[in-house]
Parts: sequence; structure tokens; C-alpha cells
Amino acid sequence: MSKAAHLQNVPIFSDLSDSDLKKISDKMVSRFYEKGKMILLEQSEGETFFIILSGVVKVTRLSDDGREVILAILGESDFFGEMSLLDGEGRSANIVATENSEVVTLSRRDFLDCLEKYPKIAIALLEELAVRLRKSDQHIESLSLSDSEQRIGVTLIRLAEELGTIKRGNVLLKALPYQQDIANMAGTSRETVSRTLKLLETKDFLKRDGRDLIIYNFNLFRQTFS
Amino acid sequence: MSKAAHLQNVPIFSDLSDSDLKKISDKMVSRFYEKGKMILLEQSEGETFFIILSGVVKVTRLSDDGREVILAILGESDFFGEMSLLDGEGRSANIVATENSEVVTLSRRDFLDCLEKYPKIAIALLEELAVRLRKSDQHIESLSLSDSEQRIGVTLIRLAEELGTIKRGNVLLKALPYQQDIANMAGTSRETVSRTLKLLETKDFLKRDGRDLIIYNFNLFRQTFS
DNA sequence: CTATAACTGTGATAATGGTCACAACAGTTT
DNA sequence: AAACTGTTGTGACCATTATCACAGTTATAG
Repeated sequence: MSKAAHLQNVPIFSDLSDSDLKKISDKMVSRFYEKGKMILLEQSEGETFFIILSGVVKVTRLSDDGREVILAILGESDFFGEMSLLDGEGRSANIVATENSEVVTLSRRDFLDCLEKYPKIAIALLEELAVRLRKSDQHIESLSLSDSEQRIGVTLIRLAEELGTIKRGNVLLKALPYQQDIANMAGTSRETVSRTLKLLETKDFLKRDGRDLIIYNFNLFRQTFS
Repeated sequence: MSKAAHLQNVPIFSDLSDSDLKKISDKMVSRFYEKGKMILLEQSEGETFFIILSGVVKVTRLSDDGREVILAILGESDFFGEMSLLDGEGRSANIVATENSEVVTLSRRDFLDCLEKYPKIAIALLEELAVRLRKSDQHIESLSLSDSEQRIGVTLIRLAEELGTIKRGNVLLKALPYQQDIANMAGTSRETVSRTLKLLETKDFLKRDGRDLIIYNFNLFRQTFS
């Protein structure tokens, strides 16, 4: 599929005409990252805006002693790299490909030009940042108030919404992230994730099958854990 | 002081000419909230943008069982209410005046008009949301990785940056929030805040004097706790 | 196909920090 | 100044969950 065809699905470009979209996509450069490769490094200078065409990446921060916090998981048609471009600070997080990933990039100049030339993009971007702030707020609430079972439940909901496919009220997550990554999203330990997934399975909230996971009755699951 | 004079200090308006600023400020309405009063209620529909002229407010979320998480403390020349206006969702948090507070408001229509009419405001708002996202990310990291002493230290840093005054490398916080509020910011209990403040005082990081608090050598303090 | 690495399951242990209970203290009201 | 209300200090207890240790299992590579 062409770059421009993919870009139609990206929320911040959805208001544009095909010809405008074409103009922008001509300025973009494609890149490919293998699973496990670092795409952006914390502290480095930010000069590029990224859009994911396919694959999955994680947004992380690392503590001095090497422990990792996963702030978000991003997939197809999500974007990243905008924060440094907007406020001029260094990168605030690392981006790592957790699956083989295709992205397209836009330079700082082209990105900022877009914002000026197409006010709709700026407005759409404001909307998207507002959505992300809401998600962050929920994340903070969850970390502050909930026990580990709840937090892992909320984490599964986040993963389901980002990566899952719905089928008759159930959600299928293919290639669930490793338990260590789930733990780093939920602010708990890998062992606790192992025990809790088992517990949720015995409570019939979900079923595991190799690397895949099915959440039964996702609406109920949501109500229960958030 | 006039409304327009205050607005010069608000980051998102700082690029405007005096005459444009005047036009906007003419559309604003002043309001006053007493200490303890609720300004915005979670879930309600969001139709107003607020700018703080004086006072202090807290941004909170409440769990079902009534426990409170404080997401941020906002003071003079900060603003709030923009998220619902941008993404059309309901209010995502409560706003409560923790000191007597004067605000000015802008209606949904006037706010969105501003964004279209003055692209610089939209860009400046993008910058500010990027800054807030960074802060949220740090908050999430802190909650995920740190013990209660660290989290309380980070919370004091946030308070100092928002509300404190610097004097020869020390920071003075007048009218420190109640321990319960600090606990709700730090994701810990009121008792732990009490014990930890005492501990930090014996370690000579800070000194308390009634409702006031001095953090010695703020740069060192920052390094130690974040 | 075997070896090796990476991931997951599970018990035992210990510690951080939440909760409860209540005393001390401060600030207000009558 | 006494009574009341809101805030802070502190001890005791114990639950949640991190950590350690290691076995079992699955993926990857040679």
C-alpha cells in the first residue's frame, strides 16, 4: 500500500484533501526497524516526526538503575516524536520497536510548516494530545489507587484497545507482550503478572493460548477493572 | 490590575499584540471562587476555558470509594478546561480551589475562534500540552519506580516549582498544602507524609515553620529526588 | 536436533507502607 | 476560655507485593 493511502487513517491527517495529503506524503521518508531496535533515545535532540505504518513500538523511560517504565504502546497509524518538536526540549522517552515496524518520517521543518499551512492539522493534533493527556491521567489514577490486580486489568484494557481485535464482545490479543513488559506498564513485577494472569484465567475473565490471549466479555471486563 | 495586564503573563497569549489581547480579554468574564469550592466537576460537559489570575487550584480525580488523586496543582497564569473543548469528551477531572481564587473564563465558541483566528495561540497551546505530557510522564515514572520517600520528594519539587519562591538557592513554600493533599499527589498515605517530612527534616533537606516550608539547596534536592 | 537463550511458573521470605487508634496541637466560634 | 473542628504526630499491626531462587517451558540458533 502507498504511503498516502496509509496516511488517510492517521487521525491528524484525516481532514485533508487527497492532493494536500499527497504533498505531505511526498516529503516523507520511509524507514524500517527490526524487532528490538531502538528508534529514539531519551535525551537526544528531537528533529523528526514519526508515523507508524505497521508494527508495534513501546514508549519507555529508564531509571538510573536500569528499570524500565512503559508509558504507552503504539501501533499502526499512531505517531510519535512530536513533543520535542513542539516544545524544543530533548526527547523525553525512548521508543523501541517491539515488532518489526515500518514508519514514515517528516523533518522538523516540514512538520512545523504543516502546522502553519494547515491549521486543521494543528487543531487535530491538539485533539490528539488532549486524548493522550486523558490517558495519562487515567494511568496516574490507576497507579495511585489500585492494587496490582486492578492495575494489570487496566493494562490489559489498554493493550486490547491499542492492539486487539473484537469478535462477538470478546477481544483477541495476538502476540501478547512479554510479562516483563506488561509489568513495566502496570508498575508491578513480572512474577506478579504471572500470578495475576493465572488468577484472572481461573476467574474466567480471560483465556491464554500460547502468545495469544482472549478477554471474554470485554465490556464487563472494562467495568470491572476501570 | 486589569484583566489584559494579567493575560500578558499567560504563556499561550504571550505572542499577541496588545490590541489583540484587548479583543480577547473583552470577551472574558471574571469569576471568584472561595477556598474549598468546586470549580469544575468530573463528567460534566465542558463548555468553558479558565485562566487563573490569582489563587491556587487542584486538579483531581476521585475513585468510586471516594479516594482522591491530585494530578496537578495550578497557580497564577495557569489555565484549565481546555481538554473537553478540544476533544469533545466530558470533563476528565475535578477542579477545586485550594485558596481563594480569581479566574477569567472564555466560552467554548470564543476559545475555538481564538485558535482559528490566531494560529500562534494554537501553536503555543500545543507547546503547553507537550509540557504537560512531559510532566505526566515523569509523574507516571515516579509512581512506578520510586519508594514513598522519593515520591514525596518529587512531589515537593513539583510544589516548589509551581508555588515556591527562590532565595539564595533555597526554596520557600508559603502555606504548604495539607499533608493529605501531598499524600494524594504522591500516591501515598497521610501518615507516611507526616513521617517522611520529619525524616527529611532530620536529614537537613528542609525545615518546617508552621504552614511554611523551606527546602535547602534546591538544586541538590532535585538531584537527590528526581 | 541439540544446545542455548529467553521467557514463564511458583514457593518462600521479607519489607515497605497502608490502616487503625488515639493523642497532641492549632485555629475558630460562641 | 471552653468547646469544637480540622490537622498533625506516632505507635502497633499486618497485608500486599517485591525479591530471590530455581524449575519448567518455549523459542532461536548453530
